[in-house]
Amino acid sequence: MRIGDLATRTRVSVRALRYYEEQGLLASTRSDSGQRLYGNAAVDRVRLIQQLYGAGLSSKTIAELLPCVDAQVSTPESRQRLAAERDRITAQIAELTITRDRLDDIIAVTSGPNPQCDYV
Amino acid sequence: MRIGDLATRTRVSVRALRYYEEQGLLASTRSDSGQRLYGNAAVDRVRLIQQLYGAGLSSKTIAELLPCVDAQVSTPESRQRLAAERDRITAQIAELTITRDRLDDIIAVTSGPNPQCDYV
DNA sequence: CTAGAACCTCACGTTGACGTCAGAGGCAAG
DNA sequence: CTTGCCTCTGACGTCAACGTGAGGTTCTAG
Repeated sequence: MRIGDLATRTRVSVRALRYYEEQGLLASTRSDSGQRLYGNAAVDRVRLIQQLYGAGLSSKTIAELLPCVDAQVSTPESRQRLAAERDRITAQIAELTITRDRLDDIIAVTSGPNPQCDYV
Repeated sequence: MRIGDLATRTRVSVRALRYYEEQGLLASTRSDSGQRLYGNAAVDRVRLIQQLYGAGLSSKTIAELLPCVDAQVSTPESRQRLAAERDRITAQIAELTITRDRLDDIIAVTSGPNPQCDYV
């Protein structure tokens, strides 16, 4: 498929896809005229990339980790990187949970003691 | 206390504190010579700001929500905003959990089938 | 009283993940 | 064969949350 199709399927902009290639995250073959061509696997690949971006990883970090996924092998270093990122995400989840609870508190407090609830 | 003290206590840079003031997130009184002065409450305030930044809120959003915290009151609109942000954070936690699990899978797969575990 | 830290206000620089525009070529339909 | 959409490669623009430096004032320790 061509880049526009991949963009549609993944809901990621054409520009972003070219950017991913530029960063070494997403490979493509080229047609005779130079247009990018992708296989079906590219859809999942893009989704994985998006997911990792969403978790706060940088292009550089993702570029370092994707080869492990492709080769299904990790060196001790990359395994450590992977584990470090996982731990970072775990910590991030914990922080977010605290923040959400605090937001809940704020909502509760600012909603004021509701008279309809004070029926004692 | 002065801005340097607040920076030390919160581990936030002096520049960032001035930026928060610029964005209307953090108030200060001024000494005769124009230096910023803060009360002890500023420490918690800065921590709350940091926490909200960490959860992905923008200065603008935080600026809209902090008055609710101060006044302990929320309008229907701001209550909706607060709830929307909370839900966004909840969704973010869910996404991060998925990503972390996926990372765990990757770690497991790339670590290869460990012979010591295949003792059946 | 003086050195040196801490503070002030501009105001430009940085970084990442793209957006956007320009100018030019490619491809399917009628 | 031309109309119109898709794609290409640069290359500059954007936005947020600060970093950083200039040039000048203020506070504090000795």
